[in-house]
Amino acid sequence: MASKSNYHHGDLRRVLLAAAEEELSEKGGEAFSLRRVAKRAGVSHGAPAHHFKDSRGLLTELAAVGYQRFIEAQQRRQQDAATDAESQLAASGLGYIDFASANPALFRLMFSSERPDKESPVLSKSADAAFEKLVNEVARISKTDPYCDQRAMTDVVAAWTISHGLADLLIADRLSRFSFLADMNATDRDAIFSELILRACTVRSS
Amino acid sequence: MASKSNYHHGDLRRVLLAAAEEELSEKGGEAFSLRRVAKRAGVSHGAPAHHFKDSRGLLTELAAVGYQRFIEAQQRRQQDAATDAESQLAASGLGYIDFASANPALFRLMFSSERPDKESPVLSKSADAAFEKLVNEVARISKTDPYCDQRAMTDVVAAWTISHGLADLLIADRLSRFSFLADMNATDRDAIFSELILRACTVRSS
DNA sequence: TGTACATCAGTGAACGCGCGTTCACTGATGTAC
DNA sequence: TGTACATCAGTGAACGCGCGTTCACTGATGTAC
Repeated sequence: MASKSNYHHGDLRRVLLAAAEEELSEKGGEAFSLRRVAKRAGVSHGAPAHHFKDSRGLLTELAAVGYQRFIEAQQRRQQDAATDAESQLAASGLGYIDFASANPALFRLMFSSERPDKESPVLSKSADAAFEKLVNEVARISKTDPYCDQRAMTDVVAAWTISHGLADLLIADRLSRFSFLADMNATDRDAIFSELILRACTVRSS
Repeated sequence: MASKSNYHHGDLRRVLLAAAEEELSEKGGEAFSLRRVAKRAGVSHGAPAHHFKDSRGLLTELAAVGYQRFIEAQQRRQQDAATDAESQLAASGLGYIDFASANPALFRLMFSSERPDKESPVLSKSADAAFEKLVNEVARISKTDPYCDQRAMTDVVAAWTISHGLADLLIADRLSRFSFLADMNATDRDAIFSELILRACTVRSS
């Protein structure tokens, strides 16, 4: 938007990422084309080459941005939650689910796709940050360093697994089978999901 | 193999499904082409049209076959397990994970892809059978009909979620972060996974 | 402030490729008598 | 058992399409003096 012309509008990199995300949402992750992204961004199909090496490069960057927004979604839930360690962990899980529901195709790109380059430093750093956040939340409950406490680290696996499983089944529309869940209001559903996340966690009672 | 000629070999439908599965395994679910499947099956690219309406039809059928093998993987684990209701549920979860590990691309086709036609009776029946199996296993523990017992049905959600989350994170190579798990032998790892699955289940203590 | 020049970031034509689908065809198989 | 014929299930050429990538180009912007 810096200028009306598409020449040097200064923002194309960001615009392409946004367009790629829209493409992903609309067409699903299985059909994705750089040419359509360029078209959506209002630019010729050769233009992206000036900003990304290839379509894999663009998707890798998009996945990395995704992890940042993923963390933000968790923080948003945590701000609204009680401050005790368990409520915070549960809120983080709800944020995990929020993010997946709101951005299913991006979530799939981040967790189930082989398209992004997982060796890329920018992507692996973003993903690591999300993981470390989870470890810290469990550590607040266990009052140990999970890296030195297998029981706590098992709870990290458990909490991650439950959040991830709920998120993935939800966006695959598998939970709509459960009419008692589907008919619930959001608050009650959140309460059930929080309970499931905390069930998985045993360190609190140690 | 009924005859050396490719004409009327009588088995092409099955051969195409097998070839499609191999393609999926090797190339991943994101790049899939009917022409390559035909080539792999040793047949001209026009031949599949005599057996499947289109590539979506083939993948739908493959997903349906997948659910049958998915159930078999669970039964295999259950045969080796103790016969009490809880051990059987845990074994079923381990079978879920076995299947995903052994057939990651097929698992993704079944649970995370939009390519198969979920309205298809053959697919939805197969998927329903897998679901009913899980409901029955929880019912054996709760000694209630989960369709009339929300607490039991919540445990169905929980057990499914944990099994699915573990399976999906495992094939996304996310669990290799956990060195204590990655360094374990299979038996110990199974014990941890079983514990996680049963943690999710509360009806047994009611 | 004005001018010359370098660099940046677009354009759009061109390339070769693999895709799904269609279709006239034909060889193999099955059936009627 | 033999023959005529129908049907089945392949073949392979042809179609139009969208893809990623390359490249000579050019207009816009930034810099030196």
